[in-house]
Parts: sequence; structure tokens; C-alpha cells
Amino acid sequence: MKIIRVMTVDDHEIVRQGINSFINTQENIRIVGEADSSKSAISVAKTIKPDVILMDLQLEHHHSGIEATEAIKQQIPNCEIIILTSYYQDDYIFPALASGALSYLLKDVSPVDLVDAIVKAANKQTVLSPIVANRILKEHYKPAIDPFISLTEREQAILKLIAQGLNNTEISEQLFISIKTVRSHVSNILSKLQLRDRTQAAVMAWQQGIMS
Amino acid sequence: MKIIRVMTVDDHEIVRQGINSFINTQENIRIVGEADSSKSAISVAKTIKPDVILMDLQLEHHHSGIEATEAIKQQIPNCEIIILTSYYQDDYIFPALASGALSYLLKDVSPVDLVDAIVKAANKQTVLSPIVANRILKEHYKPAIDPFISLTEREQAILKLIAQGLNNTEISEQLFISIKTVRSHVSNILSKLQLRDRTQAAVMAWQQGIMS
DNA sequence: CATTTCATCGGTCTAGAGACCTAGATAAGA
DNA sequence: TCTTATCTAGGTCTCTAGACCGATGAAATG
Repeated sequence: MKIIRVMTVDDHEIVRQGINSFINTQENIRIVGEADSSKSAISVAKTIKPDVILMDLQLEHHHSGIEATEAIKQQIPNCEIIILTSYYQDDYIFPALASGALSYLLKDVSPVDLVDAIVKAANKQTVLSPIVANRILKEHYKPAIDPFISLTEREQAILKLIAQGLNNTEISEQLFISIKTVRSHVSNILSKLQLRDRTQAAVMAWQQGIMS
Repeated sequence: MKIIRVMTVDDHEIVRQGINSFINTQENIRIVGEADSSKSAISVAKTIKPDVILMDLQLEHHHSGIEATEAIKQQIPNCEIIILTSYYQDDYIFPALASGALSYLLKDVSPVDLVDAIVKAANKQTVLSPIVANRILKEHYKPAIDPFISLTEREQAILKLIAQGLNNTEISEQLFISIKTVRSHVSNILSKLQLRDRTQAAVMAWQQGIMS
């Protein structure tokens, strides 16, 4: 079994110590590097090229862990990064994952789960803390509610077609109704949602997650 | 500790047996119901109101597990549903989660992980098999590339404004250029991307994940 | 120096979009 | 039964969008 080379990034030494001391009891995982800042994380990573990095987001009093993640993933694509932090706000989760992190764990994970996540990371498999998974699902499956429900079924159907880029003629053909009827519905939709034109309607539909 | 009441839905009795036999060795989990079809799943669930349902997608030779999930979540919102299936194609994952399932596990999960998922489900926490989590992340963080790069910087900037719902006048004010210039850029964008109108451009931008 | 690309701006013309008003058919509900 | 909501459809009018034409200056590139 190949040994997984891990690096920890956290600005509190005590935290790194805690993680390291536990990880090192594992036979197949070894801590090969540490860093306490964004800058040092990037340079150390470039030197030792670890398989997996445990990265805190909060470094030096601002969340520069994201910048570090982005830089490292760009320069060492094979190195997988696990975010290990205490924050589970959307503001942290989504930028972190967008910056290239593979997994996102909260610091209340059990040591067993942490080891599990490291092993999975070495195999390019994502692990998310339950609360994080929840947030992501909610983000991608926002309930089709809010402004949307004020629309009738027909209007909702037409809005979806607008949000696919169809013009009035195509919508009328798709639904087997006259163009004039489509125009009436579109006008009502825009009026109800307080939007100016079909482009804004399409944008709203995508922003609200109504479209896939 | 409260006992978690679980129901299994699978059209193969042998599978249900396997799950049940293991689950029942757990002290805090009890199997309180079974079903082998979409219809029976809904009616049984309404009767016994389990805390958690383990739901296979493939029932009666088509994936009606999704319909069952949708119906059950609508009628018994407090009941959490874990998809437990062998399929990990996007066609299965996304409709299943959209239908209201809390978690999505592949049938290769270890018994330990399954129990863990059930306990977490009882606490409304999502658990995803690593491969499923990967798919979802990829889906939401599609690289913003392809057609976009063929556009000049200015055109990209204008496309983003279009995709925010701005009209030509607003774009011209935002960028301190004349409306005629905006029109030229818009025409070029539509021509390059082979689109008909600004609405289709906005749709493309959102579909490609260019917009946040 | 010549060429090309890009950003800027103008004019004209047509088709579509959207506002506003009216109105019939149907179905659900008080 | 009366009322209301919804879907359907038409008419008119105005304005925006977009196509197509040309043109200039700047900057990069050969």
C-alpha cells in the first residue's frame, strides 16, 4: 500500500499539532509538511508536492486559504486539497469549492472520518461534511418558490421556455397556441415578476435555480 | 436514545432481506416496513410514517423510485428518503435529488456507512457517496470555457452584462460608451456564438456556468 | 512600414417585443 | 347561481433589438 503524503496548513500551531499527532498514528499516511500562511503554503507545496493538503480557510485574520488553494491547484494539479475549517457559511463553502478544493470538512469531524477523507482524497474522491452537503444541495435545488409560485401553471411553463431561449413564435408552436396568446402570457409574467423584458425573466429563472 | 424507524423499498426481496438483516442488529434502528413497488411504497409510508426510507430507484423495470420519492416527500415532509441504488449516472442522480431525496448512496456502501447515513438522515443531514458528490460538484462548477474564449475581452464583459439582464442603454451607461457601440458588440457576440438574440446569449452564459 | 485586430461610432431598415385594452370559454369555488 | 381565475385570442401602438452598411483611431504584429 502506497503511503499518502499529507501537508497541513493552519495558522494555529496547536491545531496542526493536533491533526499531525493523530494522522501519524496511521500507517499509510505521513505528514510531510506544514505551513501557517497562504504564502508559505504555496511555496512549501511547490517544494514537497504532497498528495493531499489539509487547508484551513482562515489564515492571518482573513480567509486567504482560498487564494492558496487556487494557486496550488493551478501549479500542482495532482495535489488534492481538503478544506478543514470551522466555517460553514455559503460565503466560505462555495468560493472554496470553486477554487478547486476537492473536499470540505468541518473541524468537528471525527478523526476516523478525517482519515477516511484523506484516503478518499488520494483517490480523487470528494467528501463533504453533512452540513456542507446540505448547503450545496439547497444551493442547487433551490425550491421553485418565491416569485415563481405567483405564476399560473401556464405562465410557469412559458417562463421555462423563455429561459431556454425560445422566442414567442417558437413558444406558440411548442404549446400549440397563437402568438398573441403567448404575448399575453409573457406580458403577465413580466408584470407579475416586475421585470422589463424576457431576457431579465430568463436571468431570474436561472438565478433562482428554476432551470436544472 | 430514540429508535429510528426505517422502511425499505426495493423490488428484489433478497435485497430487502439483506439490508434488513443487518440493520436489525443495530440497537437504535428498526425496520418497520417494506415495499416492492412505487404504489405500495407510497401507501405503506402513509400508514406507518417511518423516519427514514431506503429507496431503490429501479422499481418494476423503470425508475419509478423518483415518483415515489416525490409523492412521499409531498405527503410526509418529515420523512427523510435515502436513495440506495446501483446507478450513478447524472440522469439518475439529479432527478432523484430534485425530487426531494436527502441522501444518495450507491449499493457498494459498507454496512457501517449505511447505518451512519440512516442516523444522519434522522437528523436531516445529507450523505452522498463520493462518486455522487463528485458528479454534483462537477455539475455546479463547470469550467467557463468553450465558446466564451472566442470573444474579445470587451465582448465578454458585455455578455456578462447581458446575462445580468441589462439592456443596451444600461450597458452603454455602465461602460461609458455609446449605444451604437454596444449594439455593434452585441451583434458581433451573437454572430460569433451563432445565437439569435440577447436572451439566448444570457441563457448560454448561465448554462455554461459563466455567471457565478 | 503595412497589415490586422479591436474598440469606437454613425445611419438605415425591418421585425419582434411588449404595453394596453378588450373579450369569449371554461372551470373552480363561494 | 354568481363570481373569480385562467387560458385563449385579437387589435393597436411604440420602442427596442438586431442586421447590414461604412468609417476612424489605436495598438499590436508581421
